[in-house]
Amino acid sequence: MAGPRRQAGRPVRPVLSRERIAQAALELVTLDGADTLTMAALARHLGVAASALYNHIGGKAELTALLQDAVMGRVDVSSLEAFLDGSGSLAAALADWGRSYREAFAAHPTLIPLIATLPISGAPTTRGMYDVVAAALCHAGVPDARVVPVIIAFESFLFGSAMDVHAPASIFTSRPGESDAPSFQRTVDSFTAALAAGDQGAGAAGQDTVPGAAQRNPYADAPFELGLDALIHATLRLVP
Amino acid sequence: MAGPRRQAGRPVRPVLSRERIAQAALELVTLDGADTLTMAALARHLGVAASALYNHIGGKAELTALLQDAVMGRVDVSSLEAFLDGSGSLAAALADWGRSYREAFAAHPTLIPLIATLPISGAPTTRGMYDVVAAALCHAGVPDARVVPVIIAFESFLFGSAMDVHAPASIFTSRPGESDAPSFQRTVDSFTAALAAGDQGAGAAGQDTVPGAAQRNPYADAPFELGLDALIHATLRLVP
DNA sequence: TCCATAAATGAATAGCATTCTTTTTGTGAC
DNA sequence: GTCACAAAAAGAATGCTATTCATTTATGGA
Repeated sequence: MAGPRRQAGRPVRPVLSRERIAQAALELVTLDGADTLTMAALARHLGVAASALYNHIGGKAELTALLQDAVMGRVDVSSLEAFLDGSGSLAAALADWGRSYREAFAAHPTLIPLIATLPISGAPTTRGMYDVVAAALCHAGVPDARVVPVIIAFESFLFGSAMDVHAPASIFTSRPGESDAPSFQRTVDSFTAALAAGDQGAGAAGQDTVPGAAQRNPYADAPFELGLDALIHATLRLVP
Repeated sequence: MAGPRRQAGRPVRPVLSRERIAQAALELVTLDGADTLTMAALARHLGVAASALYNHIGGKAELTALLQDAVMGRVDVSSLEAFLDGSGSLAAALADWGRSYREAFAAHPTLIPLIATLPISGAPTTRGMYDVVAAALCHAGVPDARVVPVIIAFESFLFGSAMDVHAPASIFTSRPGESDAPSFQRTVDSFTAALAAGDQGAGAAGQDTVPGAAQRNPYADAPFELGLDALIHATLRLVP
């Protein structure tokens, strides 16, 4: 991607922009994982000096906010908007939103640890999404002071479920030496085996695949639906 | 805390140990937050050179594993163990465990971002806790392959709920300039106001108020109970 | 045309985890 | 008892990180 060198000074045609930076960062994260997302690596991937990035973004916090917005922008809130316009139920709208939310983050699993504990500030698309959810909950009659806790509970469950879509073995890795926790290890193995049996084509002798190419876990869907349904019912019970 | 200087060489009485390091790290995190937990700061707090820490722990990953274990060790699993021995119901045991889990992490809110996405490997107490949960779920009849997803779903919700106990304003901080997302901002304000109004009466300082920790949020309890109940019911529905 | 400004480079800085070397001390074998 | 070795500290050094600064070049408006 990088031309061999560029001389100092403003180029004829701008090389960078916030959009190009966000896109390159998303590519880098999808390929190599979130821990290799460094300013130097990002600049290298863009064929640019690291200091040039600071002409467009304030720092790494703003970069992660860009990523947050890029992923959140793919969350579908149309059902919630439709509910605000008077058609459909809150339960169905929340279900659609939750599934879309999970899918958006399941597409970038390595990004979840980066985003899961991020503040909302400075991410306009994210704020917009939360605004729709908050408006829908208010419109349904959830008391104002309970709206934020409901959103946090949903978000926590959705993040966890998105992580569950890929690579459970990498979360519960155990070195062969430590063979305490037999029940837990057995269920992890059973879960992993079911996962391996589920996807026929890719034999995958390697235990853990690359983050970007991680296979999807079919056994994660049913528990997700149950948990989502459970949270929706709990939300409906908050309406006086 | 630090003596002025110490000469090089093995001291007469050992200064460090894994326990002392873990305790000092927990203190540091409780006082100043998790982002200031650096090897240099920890060594300074212990009155020691940073390199001396590496005689006892392998690195920072092992340090966070120590913290993880220290917090997880305060989670009460006695109800789950009782259920394994034949007394009590799974629902009640899960409820007790969930409340204890939330309380343990609510006591160290800044630790949640550090631990929430940590692998289990190398944290024996944590593995032990998960083993009890897994055994209880198996004993209740949850299919093996579903046990890990259930645990992840619970854990996600519990982490989110623990964060909800403290400082909602810090998560949803908005600078005065950005006044989009009116509904969301209104509910955040309402939530914050309810929180502020709620703890007027509780003048009992010194009970469990940690110096650096924010005040407890009374409005977080009811939504937590609802979500916990919802997940428990969803788990019970997994039993064939 | 001229000038402030935008947009790049490259060098420099400070903080971070980590490793290596050195110094001192305790301990177990003979 | 003493002698070799391990344990536990300091301190210097390394490489990576984000970030800043000075410099250079080009653009676009007055």
